[in-house]
Amino acid sequence: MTINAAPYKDVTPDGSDYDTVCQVIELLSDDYRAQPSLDEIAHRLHQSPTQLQKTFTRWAGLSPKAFLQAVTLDHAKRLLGHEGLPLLETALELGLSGPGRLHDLFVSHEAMSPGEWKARGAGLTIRYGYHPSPFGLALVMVTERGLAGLAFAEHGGEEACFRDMADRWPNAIYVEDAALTAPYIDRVFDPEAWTQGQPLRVVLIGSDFQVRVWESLLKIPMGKAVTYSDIARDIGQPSASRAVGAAVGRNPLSFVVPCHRALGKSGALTGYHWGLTRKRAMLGWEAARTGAV
DNA sequence: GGAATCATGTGAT
DNA sequence: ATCACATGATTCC
Repeated sequence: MTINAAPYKDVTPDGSDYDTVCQVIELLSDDYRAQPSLDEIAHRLHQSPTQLQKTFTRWAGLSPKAFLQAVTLDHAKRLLGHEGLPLLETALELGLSGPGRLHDLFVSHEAMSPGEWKARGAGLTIRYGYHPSPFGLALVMVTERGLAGLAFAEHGGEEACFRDMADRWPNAIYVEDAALTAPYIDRVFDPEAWTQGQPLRVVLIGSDFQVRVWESLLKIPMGKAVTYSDIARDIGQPSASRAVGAAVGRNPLSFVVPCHRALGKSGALTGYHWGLTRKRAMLGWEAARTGAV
């Protein structure tokens, strides 16, 4: 299990920027009532305020103050908007198996057939690799039909992360191939590359219901968010918001399928498979890139 | 404003 | 069958 440390824009080679961001978010969430000042946070992380300032600008593209603002409940509520759900109304342009302008990242997606889903990955070869990303070490999984999995590992948690993913398709054959997966990471986390050239090929491996939920998520634009019940309505099962939550939680393509843009009706970030801190970080990162701060 | 409680669909065991 | 959920609405304090 090797770790490919390919350099990446906005990320220090060892990913330490995200570590800092992570700790700040956690400090803030712990005692959000206390609203610790920037100086205080810097002190508690044994850094100088200027150092912290620098890290944020490099990682998020915005000042600590703006970043902290982007991570509050208030901001999350604003993302939801009050305009009903024109966000999700736009039908998929081409349905399954075709390219379409979904998400701000230009992706084309197809889904596994029900038979393939029941086979739990049998006959499938999945190549994988670990790469640094703006949200910590990422595990990338690729099949012949396209990108199939994107997950995040804690420090030293590569094995657990791999198990989490591999258990979803236990009958597949897994081959490590970081050279193959590296270009995917660059493409996915570089907004400059999103709309250029060929769409990113993605394959959704899940039950029919799960795939419908994930397709719905793909329609949420950058810098916006919807509630679990919005999604339920969108897929034609308005009373299934809880089932939607479960399906969102099983999304194998973190970030690409923007499950971090699903919030509770109150605007609360109800949960995230890879940790609530990461969900906050993603929303903050996106806020910086849409000017929605 | 909480805390408790209920209806609810899906997927795993 | 039964159970655990990344929900949401209602009903009590």
